[in-house]
Amino acid sequence: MAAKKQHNGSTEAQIKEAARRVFTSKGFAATRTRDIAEESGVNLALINYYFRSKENLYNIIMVEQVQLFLHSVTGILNDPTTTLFTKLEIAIDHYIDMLIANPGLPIFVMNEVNNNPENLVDKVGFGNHNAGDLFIAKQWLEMTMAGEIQPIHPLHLISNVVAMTVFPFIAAPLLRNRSGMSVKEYNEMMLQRKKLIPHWVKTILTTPVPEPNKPDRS
Amino acid sequence: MAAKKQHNGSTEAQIKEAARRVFTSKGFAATRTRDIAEESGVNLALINYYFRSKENLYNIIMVEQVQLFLHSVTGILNDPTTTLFTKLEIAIDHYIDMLIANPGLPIFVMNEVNNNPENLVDKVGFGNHNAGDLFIAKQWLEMTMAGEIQPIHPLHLISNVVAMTVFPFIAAPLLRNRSGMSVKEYNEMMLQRKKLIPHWVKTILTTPVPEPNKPDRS
DNA sequence: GTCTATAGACTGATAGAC
DNA sequence: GTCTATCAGTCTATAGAC
Repeated sequence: MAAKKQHNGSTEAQIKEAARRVFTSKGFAATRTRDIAEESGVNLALINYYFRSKENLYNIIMVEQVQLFLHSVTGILNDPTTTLFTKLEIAIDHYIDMLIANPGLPIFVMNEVNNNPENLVDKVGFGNHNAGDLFIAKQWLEMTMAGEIQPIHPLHLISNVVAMTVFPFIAAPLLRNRSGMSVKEYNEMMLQRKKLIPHWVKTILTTPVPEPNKPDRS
Repeated sequence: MAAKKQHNGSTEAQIKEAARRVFTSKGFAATRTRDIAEESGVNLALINYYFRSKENLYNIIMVEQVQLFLHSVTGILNDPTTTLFTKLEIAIDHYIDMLIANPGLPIFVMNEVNNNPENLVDKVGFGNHNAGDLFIAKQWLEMTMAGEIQPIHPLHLISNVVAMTVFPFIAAPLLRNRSGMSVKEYNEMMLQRKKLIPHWVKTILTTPVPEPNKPDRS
């Protein structure tokens, strides 16, 4: 209370939290160590004292942020106790809450994924396939065989689900500008999507896909 | 032919094209004027001779790229001679071709939109509304009144269309890694989406939305 | 128009006092 | 652990020769 400046947590934690904010909003190259020093309220030299280098600090932040983003995505697929549609509803519900709390996360992760795709495997440990993938593939196949869902490539579904959930946060400044909404109004629309996206996905999966070169006469 | 180096077009055009490639793949901060000099094969000093400053060159590239991205989006809405569904089909078809030719465009534009949203209005001249918006709003309202489409907020539809079309290009490294596809195979899936996205959108728009707090018994 | 050389400013990192 | 002072390297931009 009587200290020069009031902070939460240790100096190291303050730097890390400030670095997360600055790195995720400006990226590695546009961020100066002086920005992080100012944002955290600590002396410039302490950043190197605690984290050795700007690059090292960035990698720590980056791995944590990418994992936060991806674990929720793979979490969509990993629970073996629920049906495909149920795990979709639960996952999207939690995911939209997480995105409202971290609106800058998707664009940061997408940049990292595009600029340094090798880090996905090397630093984050995000390999080609995992147990969750195999399970969801089995579940998917069974439903397709039973005729409960349309025979489309799972990547199309995954793309659509993640796109409809995540993209409105990436393009928020564009879509909000276009519709003249406030941040609060926009977030309320995102909350509506918790119910709408699972409904749309279910609709897509259960409506017959038109044959190529045939008019759609349903 | 007998010149020291063989180039296409004028020095100025070479610099500009190289700058487009480097800026769109690395962003403003991570790009050095030396990178552009090397990429274009011209002397470092000529960049300032032709474009005065790195920032000025960036702004020229940025405005062109954002317009390339946005004109196709607003072009979805602007043709008064076609139905809603038809203009959707045509626009998505052309847009996916453009994205396959410019896969790095969406992430570049999304970064600009997130980091400098004021440039949308100040430099690109992308205002809140235009004639096309008013027309599509009228068309939308008529179809809703006639019961031809579900009464959902147009922003949900726009978000979904743009998301399903654009997001697979933003998340390409992630989704490709996950599915173990080659670039060629991935692009073929994008071409499939030319037919699939309009079909999905039509399905979404014509399937009744479940009432809140009521179980979906269709 | 094109080149070399360099000015002038900024950045990441550290030495050394406290 | 925290601070000040500063170094060494890099960057954009330009002066001036050709």
